Amino acid sequence: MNDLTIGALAKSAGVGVETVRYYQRRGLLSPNGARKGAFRVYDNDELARLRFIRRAQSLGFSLDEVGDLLALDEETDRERARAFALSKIADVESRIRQLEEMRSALQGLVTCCEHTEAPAPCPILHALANAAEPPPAPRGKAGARSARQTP
Amino acid sequence: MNDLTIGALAKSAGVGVETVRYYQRRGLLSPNGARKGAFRVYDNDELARLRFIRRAQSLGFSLDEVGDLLALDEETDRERARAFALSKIADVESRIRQLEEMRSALQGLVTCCEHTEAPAPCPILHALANAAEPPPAPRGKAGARSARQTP
DNA sequence: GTTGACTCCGTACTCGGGTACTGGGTCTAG
DNA sequence: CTAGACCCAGTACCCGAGTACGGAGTCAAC
Repeated sequence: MNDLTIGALAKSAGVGVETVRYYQRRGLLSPNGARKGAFRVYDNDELARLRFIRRAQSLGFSLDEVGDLLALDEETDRERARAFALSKIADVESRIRQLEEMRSALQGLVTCCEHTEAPAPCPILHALANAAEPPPAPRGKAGARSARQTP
Repeated sequence: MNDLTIGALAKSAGVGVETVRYYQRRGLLSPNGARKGAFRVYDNDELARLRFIRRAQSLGFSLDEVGDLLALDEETDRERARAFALSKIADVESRIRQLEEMRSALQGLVTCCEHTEAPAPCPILHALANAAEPPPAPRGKAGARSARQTP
């Protein structure tokens, strides 16, 4: 009855086999379960759990947080789940604010560039080289590598 | 005249000594320069360069990109610098959009939670467990570890 | 009865931006 | 002259979320 091998499970959830194993190592999915012969088989509950993980992740939860989320009880932990979501919203909002600051600083440089006559030295590089303020700590870990598309 | 040891340089720019060395390894700062006895000394130009790096970083450029930026010539590369800034703006904006999507999804869950009567199972966990759509690939690498504050 | 696709398990590597540690050498103030 | 603070060079390690690889076992189809 709807037994999936790890490969079929992974495919149904749109992830790679290695990812499933990785989640098992992280304790998000159980590595021990039903076996058919030598191979582990997975049921629909495990598929649902795997999908849960991916959905929560796409909402900005880290895998550690997903673990906490999975430990909550749908019946008795409403408060906690809501608090969790609210704090994640605050989190996301503060990241948005940081990015907006970056954007407007960059915008300012570009605008300034557009209002300078041709044979002058580049105002952008110039501004970067001699900014007025003491250099702020870097903020937006620029690498936000776009999500994996099950490559 | 105004010779700084690596420690003084680092302090003036608000970074750690190890960070300066790291930038040297990455080729953003030159590891060979004037020496006073056994110790390398740095001048104001190198301090300016180091500050440039941090400023560019705070605008969302990666260290690789900072390297490209440093290779531009203030006199002759205005076009390139502007194009660089514009593409970085596009980049930042797309990250903002992703985060806004996350926020509204989370917002939706919380709102739904507020409109549900007390003894029902948690609608947030429930939604996570049985969402309508196939799970999208994760987007916003949730870890946005808050920027280093020269610890 | 063999081919080819899949699974198991373990370890190691990736990326970006650093931090930490080790075992020296050197410089400077008291 | 010695203590303590600083520097040098190299290597190893951290985080988060996977990806890659290798050798061996297994399963289904032809």
